[in-house]
Amino acid sequence: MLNDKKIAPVFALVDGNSFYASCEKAFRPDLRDRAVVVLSNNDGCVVARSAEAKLLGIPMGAPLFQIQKDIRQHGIVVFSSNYELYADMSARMMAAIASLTPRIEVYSIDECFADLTGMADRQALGTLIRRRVHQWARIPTCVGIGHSKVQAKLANHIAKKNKDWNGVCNLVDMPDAQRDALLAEIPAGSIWGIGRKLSAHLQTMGIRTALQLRDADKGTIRKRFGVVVERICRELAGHSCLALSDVSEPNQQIIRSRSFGQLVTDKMALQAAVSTHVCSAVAVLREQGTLASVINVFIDTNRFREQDVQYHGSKSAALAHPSSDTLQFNQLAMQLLDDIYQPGYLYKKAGVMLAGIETGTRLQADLFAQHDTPERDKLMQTLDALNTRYGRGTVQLATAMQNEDWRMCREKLSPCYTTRTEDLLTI
DNA sequence: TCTGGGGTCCTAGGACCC
DNA sequence: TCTGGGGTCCTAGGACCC
Repeated sequence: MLNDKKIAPVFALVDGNSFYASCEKAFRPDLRDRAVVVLSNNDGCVVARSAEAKLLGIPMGAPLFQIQKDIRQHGIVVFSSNYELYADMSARMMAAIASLTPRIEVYSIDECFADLTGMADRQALGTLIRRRVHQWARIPTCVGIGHSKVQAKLANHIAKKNKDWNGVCNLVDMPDAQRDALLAEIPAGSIWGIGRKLSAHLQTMGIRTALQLRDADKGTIRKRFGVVVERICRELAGHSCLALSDVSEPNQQIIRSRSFGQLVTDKMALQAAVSTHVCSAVAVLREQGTLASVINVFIDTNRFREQDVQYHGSKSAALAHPSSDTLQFNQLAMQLLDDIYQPGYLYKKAGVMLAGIETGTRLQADLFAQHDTPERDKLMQTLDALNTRYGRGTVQLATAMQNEDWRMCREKLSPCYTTRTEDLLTI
């Protein structure tokens, strides 16, 4: 039953503009008006572009080698991705937003939903959030405000597209006619949750804009697209279906994988890569207080090299008992790698996936669990403590260190200004 | 020469159970 | 000849997100 007394929920979506590029600019005032791009791991593709770089027409996802000419011609400044820096900047940004709102849900590294339900003067609050994030983290943001998450996302999109909004678009305190006019301008494919496939499908039904989707017949939408799209329709109309969740649930799967800096044939290099990924994935298990029972190991050739014979090896196995012990998982992973490794291929990527994840820090007492002894637990705790205190990778497995051929190349890496004393900015 | 990484949710279909 | 009706769990695959 709809309760008239109940206050309608209000969400804000705060999103960092060109987040990675803005993080790089934050410590380089000399780059303020320069075009900056940030590359994916291995300096492969463009994953972030400053406003200036967007204006130059650098597309998202472009491989570096395809835009070398533009880089030289326009003097675009290029950075390798520095996730250590971005993660820390993200934490600062979220802290600033949390200091002004009762509850936030961190949705990704560069955006969060905030609960504005019942708060007065939302427009001014949006402006205040932008100002504080800039003050604390030097990150420019846009704020979208709506009665649902989808509306807040959409408002954010509008604020980003048009400077006239001064970074804050508030769909809640706005005349219906104005809101409808805005929705009529937005292509359905720009709505959160409507991707390429769905937007093509919607188009065949004559639904091209956010307004048309909002007003589409719910029954028809439900029948043809399922509950997901029906929910988006309702959210567009301002009926909140997706709640704010400010407690983070543990992951259901943990994946660690990397492309190699060069092609690899040597099994030792694959072992080193897989071992490194096992360490990092299992450390996440312990960090979030969970155990896993299943591990998958996979290795891939380079699918872009059509002249090479392609191979994808993948195999899973389960431990007898759920665990968060690095050594156990590593042993099993090495066996799986033995099974899938085929000599003669040119490998480009390796990874591991943990699944069957459940809550519980310590194992239940089990007569047959030989490995998860209190001593082994202590060892893992010590490992985590050392790596936290002295930096990731301070203590590694020997299998992870036997070969370096697979390491990423990150030629344009910036300093970790905020997390390493040796990288502190000097003026 | 050179092309990222890590997630979530939903659905359909099969196995199995009572 | 005639052969129910639910339910759960698991998995693979699709679609989407940043």
